[in-house]
Amino acid sequence: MAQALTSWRAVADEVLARIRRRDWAPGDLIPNEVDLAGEMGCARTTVNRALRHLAEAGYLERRRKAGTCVALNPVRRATLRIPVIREEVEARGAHYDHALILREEGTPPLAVRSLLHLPPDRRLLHVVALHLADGAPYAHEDRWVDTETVPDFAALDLSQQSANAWLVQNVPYTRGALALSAMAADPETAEALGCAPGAALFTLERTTWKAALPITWVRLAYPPGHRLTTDL
Amino acid sequence: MAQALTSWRAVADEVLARIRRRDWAPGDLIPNEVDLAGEMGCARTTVNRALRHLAEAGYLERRRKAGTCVALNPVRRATLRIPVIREEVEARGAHYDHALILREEGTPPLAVRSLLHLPPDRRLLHVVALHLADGAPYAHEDRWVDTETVPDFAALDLSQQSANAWLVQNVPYTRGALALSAMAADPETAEALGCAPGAALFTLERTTWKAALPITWVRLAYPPGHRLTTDL
DNA sequence: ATCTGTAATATGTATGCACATAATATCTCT
DNA sequence: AGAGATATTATGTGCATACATATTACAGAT
Repeated sequence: MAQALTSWRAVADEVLARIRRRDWAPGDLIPNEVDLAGEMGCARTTVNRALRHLAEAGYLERRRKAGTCVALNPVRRATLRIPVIREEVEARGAHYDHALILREEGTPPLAVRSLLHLPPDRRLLHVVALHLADGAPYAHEDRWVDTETVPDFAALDLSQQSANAWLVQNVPYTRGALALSAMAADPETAEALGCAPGAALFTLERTTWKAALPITWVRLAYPPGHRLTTDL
Repeated sequence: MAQALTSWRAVADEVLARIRRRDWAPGDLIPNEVDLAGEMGCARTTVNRALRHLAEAGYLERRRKAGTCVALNPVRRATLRIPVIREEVEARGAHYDHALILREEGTPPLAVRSLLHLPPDRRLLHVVALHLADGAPYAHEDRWVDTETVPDFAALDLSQQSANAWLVQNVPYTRGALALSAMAADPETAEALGCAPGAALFTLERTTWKAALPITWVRLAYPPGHRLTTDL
C-alpha cells in the first residue's frame, strides 16, 4: 500500500475510485473487510463504515457470508429534498404568501377515498389554497383532511397559517406515501396558477396516516416548467 | 430506565417514539450522547449510531458542540428508486422490449446545450427510442450523447441493447443531476406513446458527466397517469 | 439423489477508550 | 464595548476486541 488510508472517507473514496476505474466491475465480488483493512492499513471497523456508506448510497450490495459486490446498477436511488413551500420560496429571496380558495366539508373523489381506505360515504374537510411567491402563483394545493383523526384542524384559522405548516407541527404521522406525477390543468387550477387549461403540471401527492388512521391527502400542482432537482 | 436498550435500533426506535410522542418537540434540543447512553444503559457509540441514523433519515439535526435537536420539518427528503426501465417492466411480470425511433448526429437544442455546458456549434448523437411493456408503450426516451467523451458509443448496435444499459455498464460517471418535471406531449412523443398531443406527461431528466466532460442527457417521458412513488 | 444438520465465514453490532474537530462560551486585553 | 485569544463541550472518528447473525458450503443420513 502506498499510503495508509485511515479515515473511512478515504477508504470509501478509494473503493469508489476502483469501482469507477473498473478495477472492480459491476457484479464483481470485492475483497472482504479483513483483507481490505489489511491492504488499506486500518481497522476493519473503518472499512465496515466505508462499505456500509457506499452500500447505502447504492454503489455496493452486501450480504452476510456471501460478501460485498459492486451493484449492477450504479444508481437506482436518489434522495430528493421535498419542498417545504414557504422555505423554498423564501430561499429564493421572494416574499411568501398564501391564499385560501376553498374550505368546505364534502365527499372526496374516489381516488382519494381509496388511497385513504375510506368508506364511500365518509365526509372530509376539503381545503384548496394557492401558494404565492412575490405575489405570483407558485403552487396550487388541493387537500382533504380527516377531521375525525385530527379534530383540532376544524377550528384552525387557515388565513393565519397554512394547513401544511400546522399539520407537520401538530400531527406527527407514522406512515406516509409520496407520488410524483403530471396532470393536465383543470379549469380551476389553471385559473389559480394563471396558465392555460390543459397545461402540463408537475404534481406531488402526499398521503399520511397516524397508525391506521388517515390524516390527510394533499396534492401540490406546480405551474408549467417547474422542476424538482437533485444530484446523483 | 425500565429496560436497557443495548442495540442501536432499539435506541433509535425509542428516540423516534419520543419525538412522535412529542416528549421532544420539533426544534427542541435533546440530551447529549453521554447522558442518553447513561439513561438507555448502553455505550455512547451505540447512541451515536442511532442518532446518526435518525439524522440521515431527516428526523434530527446535529451540530458539534451545539448538540442534537429535533428537525423542524420531520420529512424534508425522500429516497426514491430511480427506475431502470427494463427491470421495472419485468418486475411487473411484463415482457420488455424497445424500439429505436431515431439515431442521427445533430445540434442539440439550447436547453440541452446549456445543461451540458457545450458550445453552440457542438454536434452530438441524438437517439430516440421507445420502451415497451408487453408491446404497449411504457416510456419515451430522448437522448443526446457526447461521442467525443464516449467514442465507443458510435459503433454500438442499439437494436441489440438499450443506450442506457450500455452506458451504465460501460461509462461510469462521476457526477449526475436528476430533474423531475412535466411536459406537454409534442406530436412525435404523443404518437410514440399513443396519447393525445398536448397530454400531460411525467418526465425524468438525467444528465451525467465524467469529470468535466459531458456524457449524456436523457429525458424519459411516461404516458399520462404514470406515477413515481415512494414511502416516507 | 435429495434432504438435513452442522461447520465455516463474511458481515453486523456492541463496547471502552482515545483523540480530532467544530462551534460556542468565556475571558482578556485594549 | 469590541476584538481576539482561549477554554469548554458535544459530536465525529479510529481502533482493538468480542460476540451475534445470516448464509453458504459441505458432510452425513435417508
